[in-house]
Amino acid sequence: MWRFVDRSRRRIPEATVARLPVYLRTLLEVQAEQTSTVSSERLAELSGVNAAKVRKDLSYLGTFGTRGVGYEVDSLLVEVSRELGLTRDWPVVIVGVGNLGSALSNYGGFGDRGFPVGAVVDTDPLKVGTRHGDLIVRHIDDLPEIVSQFGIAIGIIATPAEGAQDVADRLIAAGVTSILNFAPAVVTVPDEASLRKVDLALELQILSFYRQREELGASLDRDLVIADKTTGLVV
Amino acid sequence: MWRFVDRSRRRIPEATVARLPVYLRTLLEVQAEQTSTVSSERLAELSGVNAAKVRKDLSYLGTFGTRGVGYEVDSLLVEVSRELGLTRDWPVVIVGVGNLGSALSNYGGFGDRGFPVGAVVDTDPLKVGTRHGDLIVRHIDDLPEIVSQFGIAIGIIATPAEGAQDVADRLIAAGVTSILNFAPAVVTVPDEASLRKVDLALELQILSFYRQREELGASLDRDLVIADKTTGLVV
DNA sequence: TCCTGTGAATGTCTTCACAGCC
DNA sequence: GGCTGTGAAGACATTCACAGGA
Repeated sequence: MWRFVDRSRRRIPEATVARLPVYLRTLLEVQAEQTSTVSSERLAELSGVNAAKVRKDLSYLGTFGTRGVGYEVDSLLVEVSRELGLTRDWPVVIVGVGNLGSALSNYGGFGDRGFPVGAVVDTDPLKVGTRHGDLIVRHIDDLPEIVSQFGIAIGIIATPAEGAQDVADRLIAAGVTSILNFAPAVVTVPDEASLRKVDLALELQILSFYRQREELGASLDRDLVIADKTTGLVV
Repeated sequence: MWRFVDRSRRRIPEATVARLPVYLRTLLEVQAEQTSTVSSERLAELSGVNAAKVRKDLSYLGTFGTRGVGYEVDSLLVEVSRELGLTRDWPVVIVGVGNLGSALSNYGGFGDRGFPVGAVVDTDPLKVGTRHGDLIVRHIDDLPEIVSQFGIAIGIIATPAEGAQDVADRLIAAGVTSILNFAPAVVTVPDEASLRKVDLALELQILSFYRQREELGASLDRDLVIADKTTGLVV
């Protein structure tokens, strides 16, 4: 008999969860090289993080390493996959067949990774009924029935900003509790649901910020100055 | 005469920088409603964050609000835009004309927001020379000349994972110090450069993690258990 | 000797709570 | 009275540094 913490239910920090998929990818690469064991150091290097972080992250999942040796690649892969819930498929529905929606539905990378595109929907009557890869575009009003028919677990919003919140509400109403939002709009969901966002323009704007700083760098190399109170001009 | 901190050079937390584009979008919406002044409370609500955070974030940029009143929409917009470096255009080059690269180059949302697509490049000789919207696909070897010709400031990597690091190296070599990486691969750049990544499968995997937790919730509702030492089975 | 697992220290971000100004 | 700006407290995340098992 023994008293221990059930690791499978330990709270895992968000930051750690966000890195698990990276470790997973790295482990697959390492596995492809026929390496049977891997150190936190190497895992870290290939994942672009530092070794202490890798060890701490993995320790949240359980105790899988061997001191003096490292981690057994195959079994760590299984553990990380299980923790991420990747032992089964999670069908997705793509909402919005515009430029981005089309690209996503044709992308193919989703199905391979356990996220088959179960359905594609839109509001536009002209688009409904058209073929899209293997799928026929269906009307968004059919969501509830589509969700149960295909076991949809995740909804991807690829509509213009205006429709995004409405789409999210419909997804939630249809029982979809995980949403990935590509629309450049703030979308809110109930606490029980999960929402992640990908905003392309936002990423570019962040880059723009740092890019501009570079240019400013040379000209404004001071933090503290003596300046006129009202004009702000340097004396 | 007066001693003061030059706000324009203050270090702004990364987390704050990442929210500025959201505030910017919100401010544009508020402006469209002809509202001339806005409180941190309202700005927060529309941006999906809390009011204290908005105030602290904005305070890093300077002192723009009026106590008892709020922020003047127009002038705050100018300040945020300026801070983000959006007072000028930043031409981008898209590398890789696959599914995603095509979608991005046709997207149009970039140009509107100050990130015109200056060029599209690929390695595939079959793609080079083909028309893509307004642009002719060029060979990646021409990057240095394309960069100076179009004043490219940002490179977007939309290639398969294998080529990503090489593309990043070529971008850096051509003088592009800001990179947005869509390839599902770890890419490293020199310290002076900025790199951001968007990984679609990764986002889905994170959602999968939380989704799975939902299902586990009911069955494993305990944190501490008495269990057999070796098997881990509950006694 | 090597490399994991983890407390403790440090650093960063968020939130609170209220003084200060309109 | 209302709302900003900001120290201080608290929560969270990263990194250090080393004990301890292989």
